[in-house]
Amino acid sequence: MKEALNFVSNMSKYHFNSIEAKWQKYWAAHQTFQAKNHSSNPKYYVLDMFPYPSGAGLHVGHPLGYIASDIYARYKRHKGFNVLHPQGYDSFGLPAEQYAIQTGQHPRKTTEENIARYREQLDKIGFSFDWSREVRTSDPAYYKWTQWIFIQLFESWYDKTLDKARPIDDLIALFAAEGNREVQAVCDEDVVQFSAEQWQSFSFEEQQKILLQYRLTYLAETEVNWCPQLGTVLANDEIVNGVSERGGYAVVRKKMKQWSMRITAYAQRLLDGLDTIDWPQPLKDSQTNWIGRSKGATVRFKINNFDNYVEVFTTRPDTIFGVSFMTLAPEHDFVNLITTEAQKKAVQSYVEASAKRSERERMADVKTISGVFTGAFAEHPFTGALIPIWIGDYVLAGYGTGAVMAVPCGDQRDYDFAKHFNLPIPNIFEGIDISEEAYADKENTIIANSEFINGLGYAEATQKVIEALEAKNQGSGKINYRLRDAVFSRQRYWGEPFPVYYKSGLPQMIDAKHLPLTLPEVEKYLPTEDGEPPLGRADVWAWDTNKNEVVHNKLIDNEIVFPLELNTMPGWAGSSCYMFRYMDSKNNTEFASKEALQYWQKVDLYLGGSEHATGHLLYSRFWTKFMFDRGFFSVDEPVKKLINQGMILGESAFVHRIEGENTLVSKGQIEGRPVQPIHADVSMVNLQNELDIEAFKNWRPEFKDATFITETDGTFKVSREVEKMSKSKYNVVNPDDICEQYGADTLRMYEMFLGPLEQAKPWSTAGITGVHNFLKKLWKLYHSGSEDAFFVVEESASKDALKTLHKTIKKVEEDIENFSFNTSVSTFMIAVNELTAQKCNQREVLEPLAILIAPYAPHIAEELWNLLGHDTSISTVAFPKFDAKHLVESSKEYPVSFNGKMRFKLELSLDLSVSEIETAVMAHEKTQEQLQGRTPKKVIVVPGKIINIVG
RNA sequence: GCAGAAGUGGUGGAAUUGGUAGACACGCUGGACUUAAAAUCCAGUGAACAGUAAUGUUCGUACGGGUUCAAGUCCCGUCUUCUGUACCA
Repeated sequence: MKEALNFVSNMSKYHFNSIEAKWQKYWAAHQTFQAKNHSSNPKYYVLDMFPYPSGAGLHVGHPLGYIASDIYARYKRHKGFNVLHPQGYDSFGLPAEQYAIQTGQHPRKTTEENIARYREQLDKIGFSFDWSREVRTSDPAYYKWTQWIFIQLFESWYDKTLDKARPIDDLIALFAAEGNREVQAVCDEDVVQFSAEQWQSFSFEEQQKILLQYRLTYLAETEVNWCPQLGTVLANDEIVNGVSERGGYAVVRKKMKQWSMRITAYAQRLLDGLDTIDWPQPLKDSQTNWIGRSKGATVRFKINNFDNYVEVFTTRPDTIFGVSFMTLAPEHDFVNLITTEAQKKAVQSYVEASAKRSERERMADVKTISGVFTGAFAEHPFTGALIPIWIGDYVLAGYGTGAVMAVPCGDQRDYDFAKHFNLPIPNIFEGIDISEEAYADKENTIIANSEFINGLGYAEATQKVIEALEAKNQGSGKINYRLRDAVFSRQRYWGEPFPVYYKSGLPQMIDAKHLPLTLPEVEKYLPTEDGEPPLGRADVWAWDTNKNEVVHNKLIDNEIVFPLELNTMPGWAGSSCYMFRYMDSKNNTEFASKEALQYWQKVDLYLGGSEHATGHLLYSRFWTKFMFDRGFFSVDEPVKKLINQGMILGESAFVHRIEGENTLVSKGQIEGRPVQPIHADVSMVNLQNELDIEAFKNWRPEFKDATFITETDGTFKVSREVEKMSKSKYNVVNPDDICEQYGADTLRMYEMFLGPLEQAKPWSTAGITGVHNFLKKLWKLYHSGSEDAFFVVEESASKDALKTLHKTIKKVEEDIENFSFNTSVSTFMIAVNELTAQKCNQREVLEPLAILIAPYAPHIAEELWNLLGHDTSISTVAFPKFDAKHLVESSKEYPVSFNGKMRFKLELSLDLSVSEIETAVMAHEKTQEQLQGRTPKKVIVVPGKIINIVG
């Protein structure tokens, strides 16, 4: 009998599980969130950085950004926008390949399984994604277009005069008409000059070789970051602290023939574009630093007794008379040439020693000063003085020219080097003491002991020196960038194949109409025995130019069959333009239709982590600018506004083991014993930090027979520490479990409630009941307490209820527009508490309230909307309109503080103009007293707070 | 070293553009309901002092100064933490 009663009373309880399943099914069946490429409504494009589907599945940290963007997308729909909110998968990548190497399973299979799992988890959270536009970078129908973009880059060059990329045919026409002397293009540094006649006389192969030096993607022998453990090269942004970002393996420098992207052509535009986009300042700063623009000059120093010149880059041409020696990087081309017989031995051993040092050692040890004199001298361009040429590993081969003119009085590194080797430190600064350290401030300097620039400041001196150098043909003003061309080849299997075959060793593009060039099947995913990439294992991997298809390797003797490229593209290839592909993702004849690109323009709001600052987000801007130049896109930036959501961290739990014993001791009983902390799975620890000992014993067999020293009350306490959420730290919390226990709406609101979106914060379930209780209270508000049934009446609402509603509308709208989702959760809580206290049950208030809450807690909102008698989704209903009159009508006394401690109350209504309020304030007896006859300059009225007097 | 962000109760965090600091939530304390527990509901909760009480007074936003009728908020200096970056000539 009792059970039956419970069942009845449960009927109207907030049954989140069935409600959520019901509406998720409804949205999928009705394709509620499918975006149309045509609409009379304004468009809005909200995008999340698409995930890499890892085998570990989603943890509660992943959805944070998705929830925020989903709230915004849903809000924008309520506001009448045609919203594009797609999702997809960045499904090429190293983990799937490494798993394949270990298990022999095809990466496609594991990737598909992982995607299925991700999808299942994402669906449970109730996102309003338009899945009809889903993309997967590893899908041939998608990477066909990644290959297509590659071909476009190959078929383009960068015209410095027009400052844009142009078709390579234009360049060929220019060469045929006038040779390359007048052509202003971004190209390799070692291009040879030729006339139109010479161009015509070159063989096809010679012409192709030259063109390769101009193409925006090109094949070159480059010094790359080779990671032997991973068997592949890495881009600069994939290396962290001298080791690989993934795995933390050593990285060495190695020369290899590699595809590169001429991103340096876009360095200046990538900098300038930052001013036009609404991105977080720290992110812009890191792109600015990464591009590393510095203004200065190149100076050519003649080498004494040689016909060669050493070229250096300096940001301080004004200090040229302070040069007392030069330093070359140990890898510099001239080292062997200029070293004298007497110094040969010392130089050779130094070069060898520094080549052996890994990048990491070199970085770890910045303090030690080392170097060797080459025995050679350079001539000062103005004084003709002989300057000793040294080599030293503080000079980097990869930056500038790999050589510096050392000015010890003006640069601390040069200063330290000079001190260490007892080299002269001439002072060229008026009235500056350089006996202790170099003087690097260029703003407040007057140059001395410097012939024709004596008495000048930095700017003038620099200009004069550059002019003088140009007159002597020994230098010129130059802007140098730290940004390097991006290496685009990876020796991996699980990536996009290049649409490239080789004819006489020269790369040829496969005609775009024959794409995609799909990945071949291989037996193993490791590099071949003779060091070729995994694709070298494929039997069927050559291109037949007659049949235009992939054929068997053995046919290669035939002159119409050519070997295909064995490298694959890096991870960022597929993610650089994916945001544009969503606009028309099923299009099989073009990347996306002109109409779709024109309609959606660019991403209005992009959410993702800040770790992509110098990778994905930079490459994406680069490719977008390129596509814009070539007329494929109508915008030259991919993303208007970007928000970096903070990471959700895990609260790891540690049990303590007494060193050398299989004894585990509770936190409070350690008492100075030597202990070792061991990660325990957080699922075995409760909110009081008490460990479930039995579960722990079963979890780790080695602790099955361990001794447990508990607290005096018999509990076993663990210690907690905040760390990144990761499987290996056993601190992962699965969103499925939260959905199961509290519901997706609770998860969504709680993740927002945790704190500001951009901030990193530890996950803790401690406060989740507060949010869950709120949803229960919300549910109750629409149900009568006594009969436990849906209960909303048509009578008009009280003034107080309307005031609560409109206060809430205003606040929530402001919060969403400012991305302060955490505070609007509080706003809802206040509203529901107030309406409950007011016993509000009128449709006039409860219907708009459901709409307000729908972006945050869509499932319960849909259910309430349905109970209110509507048979369509709440998702497109107009957002309630704020009406100030409801606040005005119930205006009361508001406190005013003035003149220190004095406080009094003043009755005001909101629709008064500033001057009316001024009058009211002046008329108020006490105010006049306090103002002492002065007129207030400004009286500010803000809803809720009301008054602000500036006297 | 450089650049950026931030320091507010026991905890997460509010505080609009300088105007009642600590919203909201967790936790805690007490109470109601219950045989009991859970759930739910109600009340209290920055600190100190005074008062039977309502209440009042003082202090209080990392630290030290400053501007202002008024400072968590603005300015100067110090300390701490976090994030990024690092021999970039």
